[in-house]
Amino acid sequence: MSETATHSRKSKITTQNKILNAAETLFAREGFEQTSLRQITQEAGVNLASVNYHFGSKKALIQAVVARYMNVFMPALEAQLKQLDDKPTITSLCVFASFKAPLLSLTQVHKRGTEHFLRLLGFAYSETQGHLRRYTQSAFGDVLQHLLSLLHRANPRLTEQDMFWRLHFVLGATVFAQVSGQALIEIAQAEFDENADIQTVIEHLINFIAGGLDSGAVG
Amino acid sequence: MSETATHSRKSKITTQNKILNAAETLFAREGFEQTSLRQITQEAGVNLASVNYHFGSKKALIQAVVARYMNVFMPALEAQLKQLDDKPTITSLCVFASFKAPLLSLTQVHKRGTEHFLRLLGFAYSETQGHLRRYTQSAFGDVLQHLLSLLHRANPRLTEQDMFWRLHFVLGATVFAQVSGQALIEIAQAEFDENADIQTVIEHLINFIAGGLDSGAVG
DNA sequence: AATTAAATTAAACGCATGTTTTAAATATGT
DNA sequence: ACATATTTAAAACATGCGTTTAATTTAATT
Repeated sequence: MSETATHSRKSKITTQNKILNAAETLFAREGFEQTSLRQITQEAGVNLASVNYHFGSKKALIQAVVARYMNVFMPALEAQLKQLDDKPTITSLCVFASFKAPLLSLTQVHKRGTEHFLRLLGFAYSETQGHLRRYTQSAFGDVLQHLLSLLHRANPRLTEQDMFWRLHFVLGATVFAQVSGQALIEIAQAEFDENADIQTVIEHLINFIAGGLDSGAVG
Repeated sequence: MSETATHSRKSKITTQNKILNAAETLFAREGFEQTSLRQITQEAGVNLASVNYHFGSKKALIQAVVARYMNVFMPALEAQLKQLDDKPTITSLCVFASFKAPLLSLTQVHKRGTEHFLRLLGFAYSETQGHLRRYTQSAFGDVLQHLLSLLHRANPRLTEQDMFWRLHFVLGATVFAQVSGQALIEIAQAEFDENADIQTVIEHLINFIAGGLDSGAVG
């Protein structure tokens, strides 16, 4: 009988993983600062002190939770972006569309991985988790640079200034959509679209940001 | 000699106003939850207990700070929107452009009123200050309804669903732009635009969100 | 001027947080 | 099997928070 009979091959149910899983769920639901170590350890069924024993600090735990997703998402995104390099012409829409597959692949980390990752990202920006920004930049800066250059190829008429501002607006809309996303999905379900889910949000968001990015320059 | 010789007519330097001013500056810089009453009272040069004495609670203080701006901004916006009612055709861009004057008029509240107001708004949404959302909806819901109907006039081809999602993305981009705004302005100044300021952000933002709102519908 | 009300002050309260400590239990390696 | 790390456990620690209390000072009223 293989070892996978009782539990999946990777991610044994060690104390560390119990903490990571509980922390991820709570962080994604409530945010980093709003979630206490006591909530996490209670949810995980482990002792309070074990967080500091295994991870050193709450900040390091946050980083470990985010890293688990980044390590899956970023290589997947890079693979998608590479396919665009050879295309003769590209649009903003198809650049952003290359986020879809990597985002949906995150279900391999967690059943609700896509939603969790985006919300974690949202909280990382809306709360001031500067250490996360630094970590992402240093670990995956090359992928982000690749993304930037593709967007510039897609919109060569935009000035450097326009591109700078719009990229950050894109980030803002994305982040906000996810932090407020669940609430919006529930409203949408009740009001006009009972099938609304996280993918619905992604579809609408990609159209919105592509349109915003391609909008006329500031006159 | 008039009473305005030594100090302006309204807003005498009472303890309450000292608290309001200090709180506004700190809230706008750090956010609501990140700012403690001890910081505020120290900055204002008043006793810690005077916040609870004059305002009742921190939550009530937050509301008072935001209300001081809402009471200026919302009527100014309503006046702008009214002018669009008679126009035969309107665009998303001109709807959003009607935010400019009301936003810039906020300098009458504080020298950096525009920036403060937008950042306060940003924190109100990115932190979970539900009571602020409720207050705004109940006090100025009619203005927001007016805005919504104008946007629908500008984009009748958009479905109710498209409009729902995009309006929230607009809000997200706006909020984020302001919360991260000062950092972005400083980067822009150093990198490529030494004259970048809050108005630069607003100009770019309005173009972006108008473009995003007018983008092709989800197919 | 005396009395009453309002405002300010300093101190403490109750609570929740992240972290550290000390000791017991468990697993590991020889 | 024993000795040695490694891991868990309960409790306390230090800090910061919003709020409250009780006493004092200032202002207003009669």
